[in-house]
Amino acid sequence: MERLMEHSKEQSTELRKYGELSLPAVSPFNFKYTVYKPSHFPTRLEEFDEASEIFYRTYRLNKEKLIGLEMTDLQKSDGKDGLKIEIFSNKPLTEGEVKKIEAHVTYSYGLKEDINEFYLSVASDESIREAINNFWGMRNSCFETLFEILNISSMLQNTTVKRSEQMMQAMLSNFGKRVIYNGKELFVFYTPEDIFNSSEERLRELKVGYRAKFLMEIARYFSQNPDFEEKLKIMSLEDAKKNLMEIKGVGPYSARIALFQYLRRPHEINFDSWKTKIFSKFFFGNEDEAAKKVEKEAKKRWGNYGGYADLYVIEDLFVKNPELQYWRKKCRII
DNA sequence: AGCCAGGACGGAT
DNA sequence: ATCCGTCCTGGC
Repeated sequence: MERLMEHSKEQSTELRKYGELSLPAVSPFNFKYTVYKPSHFPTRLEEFDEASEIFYRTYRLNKEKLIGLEMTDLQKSDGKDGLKIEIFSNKPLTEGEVKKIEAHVTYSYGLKEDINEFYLSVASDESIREAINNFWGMRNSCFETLFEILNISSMLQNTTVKRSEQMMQAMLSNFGKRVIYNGKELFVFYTPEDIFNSSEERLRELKVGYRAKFLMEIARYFSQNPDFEEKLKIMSLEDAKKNLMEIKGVGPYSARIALFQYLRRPHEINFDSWKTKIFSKFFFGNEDEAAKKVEKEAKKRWGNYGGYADLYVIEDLFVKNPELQYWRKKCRII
């Protein structure tokens, strides 16, 4: 406990502005709901300011360089679909590093993806027409790296969202880097080495439970296979899933989060316990249908775009029913 | 106080 | 292929 307090008082690193980017997106593009997902549990990695519609997000460029981004809608400044980005950093950036940030943002937010393919493929389904209208142009988004999203999935396993939030906060304040830019104080994600050079016992002190072992395994794996991320991106779906599940602590649930969120495979639906309830109600009018039946219905309706349909329905529900956030905090799993 | 839910694993079937 | 006990924590 004392150690935890000690760390929380560690000084923030101040980031300074080192550049700007204007990144166009394929139309239609919804800035707000691409960068900000109402259904995601909040972390100190990012912050969306509703009033100004400014999105703040940190990024771990490498072991030394800590990045803070400030994103706004390119429509506001240039009248075009896309993102305007101000880049803050703790150290000067090379041209190549700026390119790397650009590539990361472009990939993470699917700026070059054509969302119309999804709209066309589910055009005959009335049940999600309204969600599509409300979130017109929204992309799937995963700003996390593969290592980071597998850490988050591990913390979502076998517990309530409230506990996942606590675990994430404990991990970030102990292993992450605290930064401040434009008056925003956020954390930058820890690296595999930060965890690998620590110990399972130390992780257990942070109340991540039996996951301590898995988090160590994941950190070890990424520390020893730094090119895993790039290799995975070019694999077939089956190979990617198989390779992901070879990491101890990564099972079908975490693998599917990685496949849909990180690898952006649009058909990968991912129903955990609370989503199964929601979609049971959505399809059949009651919460209690069997998980297999619910998943089968989703596949039948949405085929290759199950993951995207899931995303639109869920975000629409969370905006219409903010109390869902509270219900889910009590409910088991994400 | 004791039991239960929630993924993943490993071993048994 | 499917089933079961175990891991850990907080909520009931």
